[in-house]
Amino acid sequence: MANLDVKKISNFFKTLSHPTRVLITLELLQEKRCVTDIGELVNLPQPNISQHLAILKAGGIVDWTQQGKTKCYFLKDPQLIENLFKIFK
Amino acid sequence: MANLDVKKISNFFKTLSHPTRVLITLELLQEKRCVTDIGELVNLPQPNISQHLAILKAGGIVDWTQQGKTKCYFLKDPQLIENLFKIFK
DNA sequence: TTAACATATTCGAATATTTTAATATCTTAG
DNA sequence: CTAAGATATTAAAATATTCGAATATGTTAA
Repeated sequence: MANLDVKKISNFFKTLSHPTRVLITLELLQEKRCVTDIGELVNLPQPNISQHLAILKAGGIVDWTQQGKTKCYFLKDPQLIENLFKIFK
Repeated sequence: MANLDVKKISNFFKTLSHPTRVLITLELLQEKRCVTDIGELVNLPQPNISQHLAILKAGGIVDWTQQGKTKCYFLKDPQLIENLFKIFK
């Protein structure tokens, strides 16, 4: 454990330090979703959701693909996220 | 995963969203340590370390015992922390 | 090309976190 | 009890985050 990158890890945690972002991440564990769908699940104004998605993207937790006129977000490493949240069960 | 407490989890992550607190947490994974020792390992002013320790305590990650005139901090759930950081290896 | 739908960006105000400096409290040896 | 070592608290300044409002950009169907 001594050789872990402390800054990288704390940034990872910071990315997930907001309830909305945890909620979105948990949703994406179920399946890939577009912004509108995420908006309905999370029930917040669209720009706010885009802001949180941008933070999750910058934190390396999600990525997206364009599908028609919608953007679909997905977890970059679902296994890691799965393992992460398993800890809290 | 659907029934996880999103607020509790995001608070947990927020507690670990600072490099100093991650570093302290990793140190405590090795062994229980008093504030002065932590100060030497982390190399920051003592009041700052006490502040971070207070945040870790409030976040439920550490606790302490009084040992003579020193306070010794330890992880409340070392197994959980161990599992958590194992994810990043 | 334009309209309409989908998503992103920008900015400012409000709020929260971090850091530093100063000081306070706690604990025990003497 | 007092002094000294160990740790905590407080306040203030600096910085970062969050949210809402307004607006901009991207995409496709027609």
